[in-house]
Amino acid sequence: MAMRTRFAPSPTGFMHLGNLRTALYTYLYAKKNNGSFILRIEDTDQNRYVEGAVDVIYTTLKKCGITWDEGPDVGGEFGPYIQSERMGMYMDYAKQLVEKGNAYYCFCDKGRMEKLHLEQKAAGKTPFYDRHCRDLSADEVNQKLSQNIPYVIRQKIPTEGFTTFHDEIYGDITVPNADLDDQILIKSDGMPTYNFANVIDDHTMEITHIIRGNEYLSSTPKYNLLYDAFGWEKPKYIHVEQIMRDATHKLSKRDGDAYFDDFINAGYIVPAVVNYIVLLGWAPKGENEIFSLKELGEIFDLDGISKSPAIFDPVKMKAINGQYIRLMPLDVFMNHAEPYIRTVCKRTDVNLEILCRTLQPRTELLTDIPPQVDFIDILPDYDNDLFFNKKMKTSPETALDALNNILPVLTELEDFSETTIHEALFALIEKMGVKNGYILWPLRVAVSGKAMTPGGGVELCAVLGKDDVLSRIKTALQKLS
RNA sequence: GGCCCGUUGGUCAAGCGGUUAAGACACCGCCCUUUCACGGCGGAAUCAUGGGUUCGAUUCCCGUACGGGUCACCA
Repeated sequence: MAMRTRFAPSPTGFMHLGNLRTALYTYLYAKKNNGSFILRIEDTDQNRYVEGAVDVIYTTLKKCGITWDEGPDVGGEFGPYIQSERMGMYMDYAKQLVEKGNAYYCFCDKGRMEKLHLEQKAAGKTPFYDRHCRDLSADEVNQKLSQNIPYVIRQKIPTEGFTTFHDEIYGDITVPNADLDDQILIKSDGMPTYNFANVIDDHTMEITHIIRGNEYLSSTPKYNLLYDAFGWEKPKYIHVEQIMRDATHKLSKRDGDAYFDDFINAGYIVPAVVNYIVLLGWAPKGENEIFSLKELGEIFDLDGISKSPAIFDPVKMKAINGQYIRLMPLDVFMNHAEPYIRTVCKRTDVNLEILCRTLQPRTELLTDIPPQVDFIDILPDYDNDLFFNKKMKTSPETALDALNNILPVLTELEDFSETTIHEALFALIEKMGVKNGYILWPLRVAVSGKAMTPGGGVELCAVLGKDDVLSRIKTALQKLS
């Protein structure tokens, strides 16, 4: 049977990195095995409805390159793919279970449940349904039903014995049935709980492999009991650990940096985020760790998945982002960089190509760019001490000499290009019999007003253009004399 | 607290009874160099802990500690 995997997010309005990673693994696993990847929206909780939230799911996945074979917008033969549109079916399945004796009507109202839980807590016990309605006779049930008393339908869990399930990462896990609560399947509003809808949907959509967060590990026995009650074939389970902020805290929205969009806004580029996220909790076979989504779809495997939580490391993600940026062809980088350059540099007469070439190896995040180009429009007000450089053996005095020699050379340059500037300056260096830095260091300072710049004096001149360079040199000369 | 799961350098991690215990990021040093980067080379740094099993345990078993998950008419 062909593999079918699914990503089933609930529309909250944001894409948490942990969810995105689950989506990635689910997608990649399907790709690796020539299976189908299905997108299903889990919106059974009407109270949580968020406008536009489904679009966030679509656009985020698409940006990342994750495409689905079946889903709400593309259809498929197992639709609908939005849970709220499948409402009719769940009640029928629940009633089937009641008839089989694997579920029962419960008429306990919320007041009684609250009281019960309070008592249990006071007694130091875990809240647990006391199965008050479990053994109601058929007559009693029918009577209450005819009186229109609100009810829920609960799963009838065996009181004894053990349930074992198999997880592809963790192996066999066994739990005592006595620890399993008679969970609610159908809420009093007639809606299924997530736990129930999930099983019904996965089965009716013929999902073969369920990849999901570790938080579902402890409810999996109940799911399997459900599959068994229906006599359905159980899917394979692949549970993946959480992404942590540090050793003891999950990466959460409260940190303000747990959502995909936060990172894009912070200057990360999409494939780098994808690449890093995949690596967080999964390890490839070889030593390379830079992979395109397509490559990942060819090499992704289950035994690279880690059993323990991974701490999210922004420093490493930044480094990977930097690698992606350096790997870009120059024109691609220019497209990414220009909007960031333009936030502080409005001049249109600068040589963007040379600027970007010097910027590219110095950019880890796109947001690194603006502070590096802030000297272009306006020469910063710098101190003459900047002309001191121990290694270059320069000082304001040597700078005065150097710049006095540079000015006529550059003034005479008709073709003011990177190569001609380079040739002219190095000819001067040779003629004067000085070290490169004697000329180049003061030039950098004079044209940029900074000690650290993208590129050196030559590139800077080529970026700024002749007029601006000459005037900046003159400004420096004035400051120095 | 009950139940379940986990624990290799600072972080991500490879390892699956015998290894000099990979690699990446970060860190330190050197080289390259007109700054800062990039790039190159080198370095420091890890098997939570106590018992077993075994000729031999990072690897298998049990306990302990620590951490996580879960115990809703949320998903």
